[in-house]
Amino acid sequence: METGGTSSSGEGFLSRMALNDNKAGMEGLDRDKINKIIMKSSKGSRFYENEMKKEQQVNQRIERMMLQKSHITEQQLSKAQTQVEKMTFDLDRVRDLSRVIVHVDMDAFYAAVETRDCPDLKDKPMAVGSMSMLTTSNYHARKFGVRAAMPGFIAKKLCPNLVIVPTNFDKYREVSAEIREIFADYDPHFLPMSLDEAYLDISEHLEQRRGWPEVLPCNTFAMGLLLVILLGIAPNMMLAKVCSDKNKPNGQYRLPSNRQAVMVFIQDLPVRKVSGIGKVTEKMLGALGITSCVHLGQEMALLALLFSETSWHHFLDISLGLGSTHIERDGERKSMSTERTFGEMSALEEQFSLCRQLCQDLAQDLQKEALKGKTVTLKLKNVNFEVKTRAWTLPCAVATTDELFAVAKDLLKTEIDNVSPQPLRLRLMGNLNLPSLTGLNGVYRWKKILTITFHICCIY
DNA sequence: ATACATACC
DNA sequence: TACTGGTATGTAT
Repeated sequence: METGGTSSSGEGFLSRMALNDNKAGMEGLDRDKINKIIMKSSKGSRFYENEMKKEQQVNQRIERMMLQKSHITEQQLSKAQTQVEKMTFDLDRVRDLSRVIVHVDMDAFYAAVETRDCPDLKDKPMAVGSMSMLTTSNYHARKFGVRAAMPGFIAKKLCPNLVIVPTNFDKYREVSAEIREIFADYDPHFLPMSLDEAYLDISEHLEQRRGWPEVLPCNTFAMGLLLVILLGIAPNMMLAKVCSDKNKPNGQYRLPSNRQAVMVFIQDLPVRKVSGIGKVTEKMLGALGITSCVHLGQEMALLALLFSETSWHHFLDISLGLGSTHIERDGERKSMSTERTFGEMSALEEQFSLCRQLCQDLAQDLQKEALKGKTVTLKLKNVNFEVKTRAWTLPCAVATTDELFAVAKDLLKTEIDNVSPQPLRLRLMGNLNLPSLTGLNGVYRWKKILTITFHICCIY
């Protein structure tokens, strides 16, 4: 069932372009056939060329790492080993198995909501998004290799009958608010990660019902049409997240709160399944022969010598099945940004006017939360998909359109001057402001629109 | 602090 | 024809 990612061997195509079948609903697909279509649609494009460049950079990074590895002595390794063992011992000693953390994930959320509103879609391959980009796909579509973060025009080649529905964020927000009310019944301090995902700590909830059969929201929420909720239940957030993905497309999975069960669960878990390990880290670890979490534990001394402290500590936690045991809503936000993609833009007036518009949009967003920021970052992406960021930090925090534009236009001007007399051939501009100062969290107030009923069932 | 990369949804 | 947008954080300088 596991592929451990997309780079099973040295095929002649880019691992970063190939189908990412890491997510559920993509098992047993004809990956070769799908990848051929993806490659055919992409090859030669500017996007593809840029991806190729990025992949070369990753390869170089791996080469540097392997060179570094070749210089490691037995002595260094055994010293690191001692350090790792001590740390492992300490971590294990304070392991907290007392909490019951739930990761909730609404399966193919946007697609499910759209299907509720248009039941005809139920039996058709469909995706939400546009010809440029898809955000979700239903299970029929996944069978063709169609998935989130894939451009619609490629998805159409994989599945000519694919129905693409435009996104309706307001609608998803409404449904999300409904679901969140239920989450709050189980944990008033639940942590929303996005419209369709959240972490809950149900330890208290269970404690209050001691002696009762253990109950949790089951996987089926009836809302005009079925909305499937996936639950992962485990002693910490990292494991809960992995668990919620375990029984897709319909189910819940509970990992018991004992060390033995956790360690068995971790053994064969591909590193890519862990949140925070993406395709680059997967590839780097793969170069060291590490594909599953056991390997991670076995090679920890080596990892301690090759990676930064934060990285290998993270790896160590993963290899021991450790994760955060108390969920906390994020404090104040750390940044706010806005960016836009468009057809090639080379005219100066247009570029400056867009820059001003972005500053205005950002100023508006900042105002909504009564925030100001000190660092203004200009982000540019040219028609070859190359990204540049240029930042300037001010002595005082700013928030208005004019204040932002005063900085952003200089940053933009500098970049234009740098390439002149050639024009900047842009496809994206963005404007990022890193706030400090005043933070006010908005209060959610949503009307109840749907009736939600849900099953109660035992989780054992 | 700045630039760029990675990751998540 | 067509490959997102918002936020956080890691890596490197």
